[in-house]
Amino acid sequence: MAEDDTSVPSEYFQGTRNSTKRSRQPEDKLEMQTLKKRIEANMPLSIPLTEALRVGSDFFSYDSIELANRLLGCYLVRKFEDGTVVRGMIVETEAYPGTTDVASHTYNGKRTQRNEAMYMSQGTSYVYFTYGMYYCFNIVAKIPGSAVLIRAVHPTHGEERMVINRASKRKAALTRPFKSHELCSGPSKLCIAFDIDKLQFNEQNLIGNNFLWIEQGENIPLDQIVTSTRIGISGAGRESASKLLRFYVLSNPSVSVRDKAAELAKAK
DNA sequence: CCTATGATGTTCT
DNA sequence: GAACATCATAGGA
Repeated sequence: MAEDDTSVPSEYFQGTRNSTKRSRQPEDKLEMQTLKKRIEANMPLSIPLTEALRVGSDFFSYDSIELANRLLGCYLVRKFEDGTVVRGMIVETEAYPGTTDVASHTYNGKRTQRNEAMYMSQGTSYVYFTYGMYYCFNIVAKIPGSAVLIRAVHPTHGEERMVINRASKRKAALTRPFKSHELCSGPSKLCIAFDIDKLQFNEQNLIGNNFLWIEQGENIPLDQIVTSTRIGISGAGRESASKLLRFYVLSNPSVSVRDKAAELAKAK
């Protein structure tokens, strides 16, 4: 076992984002940099280290809006059956507060076979099928019926595998190869790259999951988070569509849809 | 970079 | 039968 591994207490990173403030302590940051280097250097992460980085149940114990913000900068990690690991930083999310929101699948407390996951415990994965061929991946928040849609991830590890997964569904992949920022720049694109589907992951809790989980990540400063309207919900009506419930990391190339006006207003 | 259009089939009413 | 928390492609700037 490497010396680094034993020097990192497994509980050290648990709940660092769960304090009332978003900012980390300086010594916390230092350890994170060490871990980040290991990840970037493509070094195999030992099991204890991976466990140390994983978020626990408390991480998801917030309403969908706060959770959507807190997830930015965190890592989505997927381990395949063959042991390959892919990892990416979450850079775009949407909040679906639930029963009071027309755009939410649980509006008015609606309960169907499809949306059952949204009433399960915080940290549960809600994967649904849409437009005849795509999946969307959500994480259930604290309040029953609320969830966060993961809209974009920026690849940091295992890009080769992501390309293979994405190419299986794109005919022109050979003539027009993927750029890094095209691999996971949309809710269904990331599901294809990470091989997240309903059969494997709907209603599965991400806490303690061996194949899909969230790890602590970068602390995104508030002035780097753009707040905008959600995508693809015009059918829900103006009132719901105008709500500012989409959040993304300013200037990240993997963001699916940029809101120039919101970015300009923020720059002032 | 941008906009327009067709694909596709589960899920719900 | 209608709706759909989308994407790949073609073509223009």
